Amino acid sequence: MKVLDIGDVAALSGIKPSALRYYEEAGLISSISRRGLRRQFSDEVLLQLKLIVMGKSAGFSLEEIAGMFGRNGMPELSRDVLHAKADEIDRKIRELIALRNTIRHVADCPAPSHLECATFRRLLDVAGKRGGRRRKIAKPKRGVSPTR
Amino acid sequence: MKVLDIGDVAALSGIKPSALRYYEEAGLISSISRRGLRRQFSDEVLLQLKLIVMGKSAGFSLEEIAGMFGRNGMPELSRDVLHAKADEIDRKIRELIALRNTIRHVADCPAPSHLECATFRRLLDVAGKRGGRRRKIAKPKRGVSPTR
DNA sequence: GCTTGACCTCAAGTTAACTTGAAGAATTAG
DNA sequence: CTAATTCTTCAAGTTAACTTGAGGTCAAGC
Repeated sequence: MKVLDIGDVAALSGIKPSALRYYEEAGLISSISRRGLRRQFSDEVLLQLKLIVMGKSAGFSLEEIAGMFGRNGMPELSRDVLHAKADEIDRKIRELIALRNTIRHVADCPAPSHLECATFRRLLDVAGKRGGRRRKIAKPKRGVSPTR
Repeated sequence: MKVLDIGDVAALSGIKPSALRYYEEAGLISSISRRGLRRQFSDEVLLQLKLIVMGKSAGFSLEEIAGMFGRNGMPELSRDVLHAKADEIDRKIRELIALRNTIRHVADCPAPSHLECATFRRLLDVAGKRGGRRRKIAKPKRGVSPTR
């Protein structure tokens, strides 16, 4: 378990020191100690940062990300909450797939007005199951109804 | 092709009038005309808004979204650019899958420190193909050598 | 021992994406 | 016709996620 200065972490992760301090302040990562004033990070932080970067790119806020993985690496959250988060990500994945399909369709379909193209509309509908109706008797997810 | 007041669009899309005006200002949507001062929207805008919402939830900025679909519905972009966008989304999907798998793993793995768990590390590596490099013989080029 | 450079804190500035509020215009309801 | 709604513009405010800058600390190299 190597010990890293903030500059090392920045170099290895591609994230600026100012952002790293901000993440620490926000409770997403933590330095293991100080040498003088300087934060000392464990190299484990690099894995955590990878997760953070992924989450951000996926459109999650820092607060949401902090909710998935606690400050010290992994969560104090219950199995249920984590699986709910995973379900939320699954929903996002389905949306992204629809978006990608739509874009590919638009790229290749020669029709003049896509908004009237049947294929196009169907593509959009795929992701349109926002209301939670899952057209199967899904396992009754009790309790946590995340996001709104 | 129905004509809608901004309030109707807001009610049907769940997006506030202020945000709709902002989107118009940003070139993401456009009203078809005015009646007096009031914007008149075609109901096609609802489809466009669906795409916008999807894109946002996927972590794209309004500018990026505007780059995918032009103001009037669909793009003035070339096939190539659109497929490049689709590829970008594919990358995001792969990241999200890795993130979801990681979270599910964390939820179920009883190990004390996930950061040292082999399964965990492997999960993270799956999404590690950032550079657009297509899985050739991984040359150990300088730069971000993740995990140590 | 002194300077250098990487770090520190704290306050203020920045950008995106909106929202809110004031003040006014036009449509609709009675 | 009057009043109430629903819209309009424009300016300013808000939040998240950082960055920047000023002024200070501290261990290391010369």
